[in-house]
Amino acid sequence: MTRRNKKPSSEKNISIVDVAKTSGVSIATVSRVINKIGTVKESNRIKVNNTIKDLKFQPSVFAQRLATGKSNVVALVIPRYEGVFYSFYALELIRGVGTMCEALKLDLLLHLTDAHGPLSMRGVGGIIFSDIIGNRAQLEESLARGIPSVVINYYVDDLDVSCIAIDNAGGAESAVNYLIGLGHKKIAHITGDIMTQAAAKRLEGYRRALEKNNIKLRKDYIFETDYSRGQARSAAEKLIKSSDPATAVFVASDAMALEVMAVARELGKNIPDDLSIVGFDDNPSGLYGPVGLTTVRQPLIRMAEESVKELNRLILLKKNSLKKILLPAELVIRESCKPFTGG
Amino acid sequence: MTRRNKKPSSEKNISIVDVAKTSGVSIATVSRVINKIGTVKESNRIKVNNTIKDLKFQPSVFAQRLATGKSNVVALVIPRYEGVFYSFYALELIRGVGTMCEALKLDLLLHLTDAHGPLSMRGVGGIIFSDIIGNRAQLEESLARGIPSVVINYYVDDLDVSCIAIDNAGGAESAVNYLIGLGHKKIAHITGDIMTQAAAKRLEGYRRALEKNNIKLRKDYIFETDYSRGQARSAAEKLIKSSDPATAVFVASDAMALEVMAVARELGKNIPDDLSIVGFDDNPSGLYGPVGLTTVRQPLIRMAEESVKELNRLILLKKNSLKKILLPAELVIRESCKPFTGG
DNA sequence: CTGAAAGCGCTAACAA
DNA sequence: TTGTTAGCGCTTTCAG
Repeated sequence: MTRRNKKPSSEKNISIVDVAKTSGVSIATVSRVINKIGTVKESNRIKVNNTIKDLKFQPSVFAQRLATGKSNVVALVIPRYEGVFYSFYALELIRGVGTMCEALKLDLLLHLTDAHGPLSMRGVGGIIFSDIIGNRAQLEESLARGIPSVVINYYVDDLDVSCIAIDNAGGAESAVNYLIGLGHKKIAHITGDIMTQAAAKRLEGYRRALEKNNIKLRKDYIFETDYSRGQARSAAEKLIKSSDPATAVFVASDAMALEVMAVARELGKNIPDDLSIVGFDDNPSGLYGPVGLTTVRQPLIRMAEESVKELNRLILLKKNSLKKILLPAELVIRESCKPFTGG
Repeated sequence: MTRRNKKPSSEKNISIVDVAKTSGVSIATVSRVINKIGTVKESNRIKVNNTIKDLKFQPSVFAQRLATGKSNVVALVIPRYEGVFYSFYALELIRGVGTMCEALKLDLLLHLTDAHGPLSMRGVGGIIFSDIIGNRAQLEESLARGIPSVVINYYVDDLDVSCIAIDNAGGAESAVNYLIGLGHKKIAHITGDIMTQAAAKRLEGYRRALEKNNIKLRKDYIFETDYSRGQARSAAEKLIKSSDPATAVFVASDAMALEVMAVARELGKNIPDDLSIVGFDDNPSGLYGPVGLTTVRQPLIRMAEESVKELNRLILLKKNSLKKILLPAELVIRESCKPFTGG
């Protein structure tokens, strides 16, 4: 029955009680002021706000969350895979999500996962999954637990979950169509990591464009990579040194496309005269260099921001208003392609 | 005096009480099991662990933190400035910190800040500040609040705070010394964003090396940039087109160094015959391309990981054992430099 | 080795 | 408008 020893008052953290006492009101009133609940007399509000400032009081988030049962922590789950993580895409994503979280006063928890083991989602108000690679189980668990979740950059057909992705297939198709419109028939494709939906869909779009235009798909024109510059380089070398080289190539990322350009130049080829190149991303890097890179622009930042907004909505509304959004990707024409004039 | 309505038991969250009941022990015992406190009878431990699994019980972090007063949340503060954020460095940092946090079971809170307004540090157990640019006030506040903090990539002389940084000046100096050793006298420097300590120190190292070797500093050989490829490009153009061009250049980042290489090639120059180049970072991108980039390797991942460990130590020990660490940066010689043989 | 119970700091009924 | 008070779910004495 004995009381726990009270801490020496010297290092006691100031709590709502202290604020209440020195303001001469009840803790309830202080709480109301903190939560900006209107029903507080002006004079009291001011008084409380002042002592809050004086005492440098900051309410304990943990107590708040315990009491309300609400958490405003948003987790962002990103696969740790090198090819995926070290990309323009990942940075844009982090930046977009991070910025929107700051704006909405949400705390951003970052989870770099290798998809092994269950994700710790204790105390998390909502989760943004980016790029479901092998961690579908984690997604399903989060759903089963009833944690508001949204998937980004991966269109989920078969699960009741909000997702927001880019129309990768459509973007790829328009890129290849553009090349075809320019008269190219020998069009190669350097893919990204086919484990990612984005890369798979871009390949699909490439295929579709060829098919619709009755151009036969050539297996030797498709080069699979993991999005890395190294693999882009070897693909480019094969492509260019081929005995029957393609006259145009659609590359699954700008970073790789730039590498292809570099290789071409090293091998004495001229861009776009000898080889037309289209990338994907609209990475600002593509603007530099002597030849602006024609590419497919994907609204990454917008996607990231929308995902936070959507998640926030899910958290607040607590209802099952799932949305599946596909954002369009748009061809940006610069100087890296030329009409095919050859025989 | 009336009781608050209890939630309908249907959607009640399982708590430690439920586990205690179905296990037939007290909540104290359950708590002991959760916290791996040895004094629990084996049979009870097993029983509890089983019901935890059965019920899929996960203790509420908020309740835990409220009760213990401890938080295992670590915040990483990164400036939102474009040049800094979109860099090899930032990604490595996030990855290193993120990985170590996962390993130490710390929650990583990401703060992308523009240094305006006070940082929300409510409920945070410790803070890692990366690159103090304009947000010194935030650092000082965190220190004043007694929140364990460590600064990364910025050596703080004048504050009682742990920091861990790279010996940028030393790295730069050895890079330039190498160039001098190769016989170069006309050595240019393309700086990074001089607002960052790293860039300033690299410039300092460049200066020091020249001085020590009695080479006069030429202002027209120093090109200031914001780390962007765009500015690297224009610097490179000026550099190469100069009427009295340098024969070697030390560039403050690999990304920019690669851009310089590209420009040189476009302008018909040969690397390393016409221009020797040293970068900084040891960015894997430097390995591709026909000429491997000689560069200064900085142990970014290690720095990031160490910072988390140090912070964790500060949090646990709660004592003022601050450390200031300067990690060495090491020259990595590849093919982008050549002895100067000219007149 | 175990259980009872006092907090941790806050929110939200409810009563006034 | 305001104050009182019962929890939120857990940790941690203290007394068995």
